[in-house]
Amino acid sequence: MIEVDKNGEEEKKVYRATTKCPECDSPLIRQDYERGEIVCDSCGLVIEENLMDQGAEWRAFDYEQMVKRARTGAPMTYMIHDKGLSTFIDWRDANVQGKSASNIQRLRKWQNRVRVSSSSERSLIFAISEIDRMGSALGLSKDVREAAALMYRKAMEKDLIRGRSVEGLATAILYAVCRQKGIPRTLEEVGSVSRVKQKEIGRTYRFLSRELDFRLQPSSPSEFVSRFCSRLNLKEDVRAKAIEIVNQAEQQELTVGKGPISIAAAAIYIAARLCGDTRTQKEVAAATGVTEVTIRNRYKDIVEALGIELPQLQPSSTTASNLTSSSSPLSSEKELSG
DNA sequence: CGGAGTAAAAGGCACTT
DNA sequence: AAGTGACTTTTACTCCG
Repeated sequence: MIEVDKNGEEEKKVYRATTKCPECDSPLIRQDYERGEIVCDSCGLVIEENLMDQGAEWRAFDYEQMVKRARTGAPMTYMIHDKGLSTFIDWRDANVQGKSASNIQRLRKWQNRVRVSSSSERSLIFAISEIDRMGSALGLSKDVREAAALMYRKAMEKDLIRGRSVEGLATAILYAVCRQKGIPRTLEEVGSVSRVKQKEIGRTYRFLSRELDFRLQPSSPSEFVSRFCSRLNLKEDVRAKAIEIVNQAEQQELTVGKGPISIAAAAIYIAARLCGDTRTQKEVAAATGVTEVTIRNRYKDIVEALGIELPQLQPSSTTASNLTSSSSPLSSEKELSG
């Protein structure tokens, strides 16, 4: 939207407040100030990027200049096995001048042979379709799937595919890309849409990270919080509180060596109780894929170290229809800061 | 039922023969 | 490449209100 100010001299862009992700319709929109992006926590779609500069750096004053200066053509995609860039040779046996040329037939033959016939190319087609299938089953945005397809190409160039299952590679790559993009999926989730067992996904992932040398530090628990919260039908305040708890736990180094998912689960459990919207350990365990015992252990650590005082549990657990917040939501703020 | 807690088994990771 | 060791998580269980 363009808004013209009183003098009519300056134009400024006004960003409409996006409330839902255009791709997956999830309300988990987050502004990532460090990266200058607005991203969807659920599918990882980058809704707005480079918030300052949207347009091209050049200007054109007439049509001729525009054609000259535009550098883009048809969009390139990694999802088509030849990136959509392959050359097709026309069926007529004629060159540009219209004269018949005998070598064109030979050219066309080779072209078609090279384009799809090598076995690696065929496995790439399969891998990309698998990445696409699993990616959409996990609700991942297109750019995540694109990045996965790109990484598969890189793996192919380094000859890492030979002798390994295409399916396993594709799954591990998808898992890796999710982590890279800061929207990690658990091994359990990825495994559930793949025909490969979790164990092999993990093993292949480690192999890839060694060979392709992407330095990924372990994902932060906060990257899981949003998805788990929505799974538990928890509201925004709980999500914010849980992330706050995670951040403080990280500062106090309570998270090193622990599984990030465990920390996220514990933080959510604590946050839900603090906000008066309690979930049982069983529910949290089911939503996060960790055990109740683990939630207990982690959450006890956190509560102790951060000096959080949890409100007592109400025995009226059966369909607590009264959502009257037991204590003011702000009171927990002080407890956390100490 | 929901939570607290425990011991032992299992699993993953960084190391070493 | 199997072994080791410190570690977290899971399994299975008991106890409490």
